[in-house]
Amino acid sequence: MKRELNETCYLFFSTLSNPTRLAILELLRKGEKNVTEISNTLNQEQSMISHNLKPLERCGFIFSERKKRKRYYSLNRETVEPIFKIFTYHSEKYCPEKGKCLTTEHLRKRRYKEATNPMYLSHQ
Amino acid sequence: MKRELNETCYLFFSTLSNPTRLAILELLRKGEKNVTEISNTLNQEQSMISHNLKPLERCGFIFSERKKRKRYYSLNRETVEPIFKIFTYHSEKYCPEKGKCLTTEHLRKRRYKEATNPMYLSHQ
DNA sequence: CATTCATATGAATAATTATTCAATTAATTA
DNA sequence: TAATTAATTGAATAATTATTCATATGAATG
Repeated sequence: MKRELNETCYLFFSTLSNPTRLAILELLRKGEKNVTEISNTLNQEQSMISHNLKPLERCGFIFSERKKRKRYYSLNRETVEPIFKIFTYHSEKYCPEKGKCLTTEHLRKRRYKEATNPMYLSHQ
Repeated sequence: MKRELNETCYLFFSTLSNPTRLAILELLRKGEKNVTEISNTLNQEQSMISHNLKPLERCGFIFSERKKRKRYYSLNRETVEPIFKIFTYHSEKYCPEKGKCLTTEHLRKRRYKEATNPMYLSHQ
């Protein structure tokens, strides 16, 4: 019946649970960027960036606007900033050892390490 | 170098991006529960509940305390409530059609529909 | 209107994550 | 301390999600 609310919630968090998409959000904090710029900055294939921009926009975390040939994406600061603010608060208080809560092996084999950039905690 | 921060962020959101875990958090808003109670209420195998409680606790979203034979889990309200508050605000403003932002087919084939309970938006 | 630049799409494959089932551990109590 | 209850663990399998590559679309310009 009200099942959609569930799905919205799941969609919200699953959209954020991807290192490429997190890196995109982080990058867009600096200002709007087009797909090629994002692709170059994050050193990821353009099609992969496009694939990841889609769920971010669908969930309202980013907006887009075409300017001539290029499409510029910008951050929905109103909600994205508070989300990361809470994350920062939570992780500082409850994950004092940061990444240490995962086993080292687990981390080592994950490829997202290369895909992302290390500045989420600068959110404020 | 500061890579752990990334991983903490990814871990934070990926832990929340699971319908069973979201249902557990929702349930624990009503008060602490042991594993069997959670398992019975959500109608999921006990071992599956255990598997899902682990990442929630590791991330500091829930706490646990053993009482005789049973282990009781409780919500970290301090951070979980604000997280859902922002989600609620965001989804009401930016996802006005709720689940509609996913294609119907996409939703239909997902099994998490059955696994969850539909009350996330009652968070306040 | 053909070409170029910019982005998006689709489908196959790769990678990750979830679920299940069997077995184990842990704590109590008879 | 054997039996019972409660929860966890591990490993196999199932399901989901990400990535890649090839191709298509769309907008601008020569």
